[in-house]
Amino acid sequence: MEKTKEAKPHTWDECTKSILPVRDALEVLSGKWKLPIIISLMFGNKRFSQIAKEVPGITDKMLSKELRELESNDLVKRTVYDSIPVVVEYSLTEYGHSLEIVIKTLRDWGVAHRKRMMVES
Amino acid sequence: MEKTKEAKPHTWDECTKSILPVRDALEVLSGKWKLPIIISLMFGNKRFSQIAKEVPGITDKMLSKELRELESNDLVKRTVYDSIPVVVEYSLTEYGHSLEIVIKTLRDWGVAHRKRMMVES
DNA sequence: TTTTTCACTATCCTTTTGTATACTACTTAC
DNA sequence: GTAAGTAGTATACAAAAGGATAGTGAAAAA
Repeated sequence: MEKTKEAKPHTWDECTKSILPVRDALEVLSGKWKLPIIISLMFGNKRFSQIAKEVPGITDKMLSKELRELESNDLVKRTVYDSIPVVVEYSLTEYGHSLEIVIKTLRDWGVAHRKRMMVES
Repeated sequence: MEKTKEAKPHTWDECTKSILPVRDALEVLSGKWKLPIIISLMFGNKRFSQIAKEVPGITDKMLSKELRELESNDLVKRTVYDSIPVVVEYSLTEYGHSLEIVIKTLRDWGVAHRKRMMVES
């Protein structure tokens, strides 16, 4: 009964079935800093200034903003210890750790990509 | 001979060994549109307006810009057929196809993520 | 003859992202 | 007393990304 003019089989629906979940993932992980921060936390719980040292180039403002977003998406946990100078520790949640395979895949591709760039130059 | 004050073992070098390749990958793939465009081309070679239809929400301007960038990174190939109305076909290069596993991993995570969001709401 | 298709480009605008610099308030070390 | 480390926030600004709308020129369809 529909009047949509489709004469030939289209890849449209299979295509959006891939695009939509990828967009969901990108919404949470997009930007220059979120994955590097998560990687840094994969090597252990860290304090604010430690992360700042391990993620090259990030400013305090960006780190603060990105950590807040990651926390609100339940990827990172923020724990405050009211010790003599207050200490704040960031850690990956279990859900955050589920990104390990995504990061490994991306890192492997990045390594191959860099190798390729070197050969070209 | 170096005066850098490092008393305890640091995760710094292992950490940057992961961060740098991931940044290399992000540089090529970052933004809202590049991966969706690549996904669309994984389902077959397409013309400009076909891609525009399959990637929901993209404008001509963005599509044009992103295709140029993907082409300059050797992920996408642009072929002009000088037929009666000129036809331009876009296809993935072999290198572009090497992103299949990255996209699959990201899509799987995105599917799980969406499922998780639904439960929460 | 007007509209549509094709593959874009041009212009203007808003939003997001990122940078730089300074500042808070407390404590320990020199 | 001064500096450095703790975890950030405030302000101002620049740059990049993205969105909305319109236009191009040729040909084919209505």
